[in-house]
Amino acid sequence: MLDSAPDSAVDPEAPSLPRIAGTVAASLHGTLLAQLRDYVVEGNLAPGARVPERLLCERFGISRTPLREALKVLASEGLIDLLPNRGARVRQLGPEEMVALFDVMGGLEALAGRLACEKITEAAFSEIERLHHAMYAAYLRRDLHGYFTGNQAIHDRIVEAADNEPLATTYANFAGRLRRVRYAANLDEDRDRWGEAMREHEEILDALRRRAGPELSDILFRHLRNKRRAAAVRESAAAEA
Amino acid sequence: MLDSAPDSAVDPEAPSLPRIAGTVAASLHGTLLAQLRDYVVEGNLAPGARVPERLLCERFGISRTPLREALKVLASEGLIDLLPNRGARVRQLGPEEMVALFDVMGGLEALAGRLACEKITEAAFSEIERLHHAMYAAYLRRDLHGYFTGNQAIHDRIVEAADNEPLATTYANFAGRLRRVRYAANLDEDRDRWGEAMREHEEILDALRRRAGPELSDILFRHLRNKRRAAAVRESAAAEA
DNA sequence: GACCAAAAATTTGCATTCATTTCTGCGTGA
DNA sequence: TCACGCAGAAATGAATGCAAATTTTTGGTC
Repeated sequence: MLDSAPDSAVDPEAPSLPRIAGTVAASLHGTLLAQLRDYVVEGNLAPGARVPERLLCERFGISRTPLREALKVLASEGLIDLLPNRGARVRQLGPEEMVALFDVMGGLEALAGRLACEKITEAAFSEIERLHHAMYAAYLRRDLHGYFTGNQAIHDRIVEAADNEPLATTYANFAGRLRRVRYAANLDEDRDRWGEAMREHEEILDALRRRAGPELSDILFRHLRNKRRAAAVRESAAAEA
Repeated sequence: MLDSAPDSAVDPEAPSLPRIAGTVAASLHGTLLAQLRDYVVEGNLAPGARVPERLLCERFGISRTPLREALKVLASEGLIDLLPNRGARVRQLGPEEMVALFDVMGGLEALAGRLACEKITEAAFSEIERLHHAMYAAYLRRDLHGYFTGNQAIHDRIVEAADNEPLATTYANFAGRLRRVRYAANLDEDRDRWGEAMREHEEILDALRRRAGPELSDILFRHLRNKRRAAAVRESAAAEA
């Protein structure tokens, strides 16, 4: 092990820093990281494919050093795998991994719902209520895109209302990992699930209105579980095709 | 934005890889990362202090390139802050950040409890039961260290029983961030809290025995909330000292 | 024609080097 | 005495160079 003596060589000053937002302040490196992350999340690279350093360097107009730094971060975020001496590969989600990630998403949403009940303002609730009604209207007219957009917005607002920065960051991370599996499509072919989801959203709004944290927490987790079930069905169906 | 055409230049092969464990396979870089993380988590650097690249390079016997890569990852994990052109600093937790992190820990434990109820084996439950009784014995004899060790072990076993890799990783991450604040001491000066915590653990074991997922989930979240309250009291008391 | 071995070419990992920015120390002037 | 400003020094951010490993290509054999 390393010697465990505290490093008194470093200055123990800096009592209160400017507290730059987030983990990495708005910098050049941060920009590249965001770009590369989007590049991967948006599916520009095939799952399981090699991530070619040289090509990406040319594409982003930088040298290998900052790119490799960004790759290490993306690996720690779970977006890519790093194989020793064999480069990076886009992480491929097997069924088990997808199930696990969905469950974590459910847990995070459950937490967000509970915290939101404690902290949400009346104005923020009204906004969610408005989104809910708009989503319901989309549901009635079988407007899948409108429904999905509203659904996404509602969940995001709940996380936002939780007012917890680490939670929001972690939530975004897992959402990004699952972005690649388009789990929100084909509801129009699954009327039962769509109606069920809509009913669950009624419960969500109701619990949020009553600021019933634990209850909302439970509803949200089950909501994600059901969403996962629907996605899993589609997934296996797609695999057979 | 970048051109959005999928990169068909990369090979779309690699249907199923050997699935190296975790985000980063056991490599030299992974080793350094773990070492550096421990170095920070164990408090060898004062909170808010600069992280001196040069010194750490000498200490670990490497050049700046791999060290800087590791620093970027640590920043993404929330252990340090990266200030553009001004180096890395050990992240300092203010009261609000600590509260936020505790809540996320609570949410993760709540999730772990729920999943554990679904998946735990009888053997794993028996082990937790054993740990619980050992912890209770420690409580009776006012053995703080024994109590704390057992407590930690129980929570870890629950996360383990949840059998969810991303959850375990995220849990470890947040636990590491909070490691620096020693929130588990001084229970002997707070008999009420200690007894309360012990009662909560009785509930936890009971719910787990009945495989009552949602119930256990709720108990665990409240358990963490109460732990946070106790820690917060100590924190402010220490701040006044 | 398929299979295997060896060498060339590419790629990765890390060290080193260079440009730019920030920090430090000291002097000047109000 | 204090504020301001200006070199010099140190540190950061990024590019390049080099050794080791891997992948691909080539040549040979069965």
